[in-house]
Amino acid sequence: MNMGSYSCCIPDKHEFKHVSSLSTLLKLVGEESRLKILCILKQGQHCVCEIEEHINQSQSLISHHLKDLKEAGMVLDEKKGLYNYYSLTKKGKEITDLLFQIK
Amino acid sequence: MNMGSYSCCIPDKHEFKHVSSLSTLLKLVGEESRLKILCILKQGQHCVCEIEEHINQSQSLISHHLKDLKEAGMVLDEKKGLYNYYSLTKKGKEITDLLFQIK
DNA sequence: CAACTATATGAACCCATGTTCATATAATAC
DNA sequence: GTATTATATGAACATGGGTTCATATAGTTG
Repeated sequence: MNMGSYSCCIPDKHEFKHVSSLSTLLKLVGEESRLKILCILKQGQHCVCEIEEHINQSQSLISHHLKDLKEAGMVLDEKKGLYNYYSLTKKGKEITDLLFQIK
Repeated sequence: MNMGSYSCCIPDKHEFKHVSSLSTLLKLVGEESRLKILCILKQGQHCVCEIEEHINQSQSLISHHLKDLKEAGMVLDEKKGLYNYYSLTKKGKEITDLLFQIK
């Protein structure tokens, strides 16, 4: 196929780098269990067992997901005695605010 | 564990229904090949072989992804002779505009 | 100290889905 | 008609990652 130049209006390869990291982020937040966790943390700080009750899934699973979200800089934790309280970071808030605008 | 009522500030189960459909959408657009396609279509209408050249993947794969995006109402197609031109729908534009705000 | 609770984590399992392959369809050119 | 090009699609494959299981760690209570 040869229909002349249109590369002027198509992203260059280097712009796809942003696409790659955006894809990584969207895969993280797109998973349903993690999205539910974000939805809960949007309401404020909560410990693991509170989240566990409300999305009705195992403690282990939630800990795994929280770890992933933490490593991505979306949430942070604060240990108080036995409990570990998680909340959204600034980045986490910005992104979830954007996502939940989608209708 | 019993630390009293906090359900007032946690989403009810029915609110997770939105989470479910949002998750479906984010999984769709979060996949890197599809995200690249959306990135290209943001620039305007393009046929399959144009997209194929620019993201350097097989025709078959791109057709599959375009079908998925079409079924989700993100893109529409217009056949002209041999070529099939795809573009973003209104919904597709709104969503990609939001997504590419994420930094 | 032992018993219990909350949380973390590595390994294994299993399934969804992205990708490839082969082929079909449809439009064009000759 | 045949040949070629652009696109679509079903089936098979293969890999990633969500989930579970078992266990470890750490704090609390008595």
